[in-house]
Amino acid sequence: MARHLITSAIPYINGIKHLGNLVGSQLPADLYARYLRARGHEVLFLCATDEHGTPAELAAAKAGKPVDEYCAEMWGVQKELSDGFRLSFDKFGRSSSAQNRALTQHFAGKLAEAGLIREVTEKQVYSKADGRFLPDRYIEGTCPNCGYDRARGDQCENCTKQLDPTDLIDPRSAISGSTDLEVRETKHLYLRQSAMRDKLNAWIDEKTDWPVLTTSIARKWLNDGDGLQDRGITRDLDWGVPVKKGDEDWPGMEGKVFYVWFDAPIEYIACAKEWADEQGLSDEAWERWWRTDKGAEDVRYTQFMGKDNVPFHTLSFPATIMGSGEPWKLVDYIKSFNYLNYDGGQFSTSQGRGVFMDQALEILPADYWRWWLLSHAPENSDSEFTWENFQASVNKDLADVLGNFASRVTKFCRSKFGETVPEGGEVDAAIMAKLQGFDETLAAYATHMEAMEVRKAAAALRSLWAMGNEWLQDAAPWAVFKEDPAKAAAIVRLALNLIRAYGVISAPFIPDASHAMLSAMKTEDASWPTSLSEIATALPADHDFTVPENLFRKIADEEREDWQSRFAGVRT
RNA sequence: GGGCCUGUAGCUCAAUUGGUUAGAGCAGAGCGCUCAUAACGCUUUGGUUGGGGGUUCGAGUCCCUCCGGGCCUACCA
Repeated sequence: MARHLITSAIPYINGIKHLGNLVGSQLPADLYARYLRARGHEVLFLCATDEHGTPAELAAAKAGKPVDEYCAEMWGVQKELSDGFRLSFDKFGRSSSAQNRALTQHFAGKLAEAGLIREVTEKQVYSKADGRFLPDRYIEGTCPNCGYDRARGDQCENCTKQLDPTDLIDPRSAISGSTDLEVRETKHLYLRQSAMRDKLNAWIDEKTDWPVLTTSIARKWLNDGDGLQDRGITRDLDWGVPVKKGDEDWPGMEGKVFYVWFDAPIEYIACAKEWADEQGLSDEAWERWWRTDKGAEDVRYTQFMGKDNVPFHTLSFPATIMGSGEPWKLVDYIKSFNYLNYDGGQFSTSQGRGVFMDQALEILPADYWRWWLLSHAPENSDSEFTWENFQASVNKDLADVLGNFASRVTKFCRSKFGETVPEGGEVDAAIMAKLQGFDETLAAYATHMEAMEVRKAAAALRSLWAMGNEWLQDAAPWAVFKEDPAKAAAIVRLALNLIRAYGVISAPFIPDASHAMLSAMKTEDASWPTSLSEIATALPADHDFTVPENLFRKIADEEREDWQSRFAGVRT
């Protein structure tokens, strides 16, 4: 029994996430959370929407809604979809919550007290027509280097030259197209990350067991060029956490908000408070997860995220926590993922390319997607979704191997013994031969799950399912029955117990089908098995069961072709 | 430009960190079974590990080089 705090990178509010986003953070985090709970650990699994920033404002404007209203609606949509995918968050919060506002301001105050905030007056491009300062990316113009006429203020996409917005020829607002731009002075707060470079470096050096992807990105930022740079943590926007020093006003920073990347990770903490508040619990309830002086010393904290999020989680957020001088829990392990590509290109939210969470659930239930995505998680390199591969994996693994096992066993039993676990006989060593490696694979499965080796865990689980078929084929109760019904009964008894065991161990991957298996076996016993001998006796003779509906249906070629063409273009 | 990752069977991926004959699943071929969702099982074909060079008793693994793919490069989040 241990205590595990798990967070998934928080999805941005401006639209529905695609399957690449899902498999890069929320889904593997859910897999891990479900597994640890099933093994009896105490788990707090948190996620939220990341709501602040320019893109949210623009998306709201496009939808013709006030930004707070837009975010509230989109939170509802994302919450519904995460429920649809069976993501088992203990709390799905919002970075715009009152809790996060207070905590973000608190951290800023502490950092200021520690001398880790400096004020910088800088020049930024202001668009009079848009009535806002424009982030570099939202300024377009002609590249001075190559002449490309849609270069952005941070970089020319055509010749990849890094630019300053003032380098652009004929600059215009990418939002409105207005050329009525001017450079204005504005004051911002910078987090002095450079002052914490040594501390962060030493901390990263300790993390020898982290994925290479995680540490190499962190090291790159720490050591590249002049080393870790200070980062601006405020913006000239309306939508965000107002800049304050704790409870107090921050002279000179009126009307400004914190940068999303400052308040978003703090939401991991605030979300725990949202969780406690919602249930009427005291602060102690969430502080025991987050404050090492209040019980979080023995918590193991694991974060899940796509590789694009790594710098903020390995450097900026730890800098915030360390710099506060307060005993907040630092992350113990960061599991990062590469990208999932879609049929030869990238999934893209902005371009509407690929399959999005809502569309996926319209087509097929969550388990189908969960199984494919997790068993193909982009752990070592980018991986690719194709409809053919999806169809083949789902049909073979879920319908043929697992679903059909449950079907053939329960239906055979019903026809020969009725819908009751049959009694009599004994399964001898010869009959057990085909289950030789079962315990070993079961242990390997657990080891992979604990190590968050997602694809290896999926392969081990599939292998356990396959062993059921191999064994059953060898034991052949349909043949044995003719000569020795008692022996056939014993075989079927073990087979039915295997279904229950599959229901338990498969639950982190395919929770709905697992639930269906357990309820068909009419058992509440979800205790995690560690050996075949435990499995064999869970359901005793005379225990009733029902033949379940087919656990999975197969994807027909015509359907696949239909989806293939339907999702070939971009989402409108 | 710089940095990091990556290239293994038709496809998706392994390979105990330098150790025997590079392994699985899918797809393909053959056989078997008839409980089951035309499902299951057994056997089997298939690789100059992107190309070239080097180190080593030994290289998929380390070094160099070339070719291809991807990501990051700090104001998208």
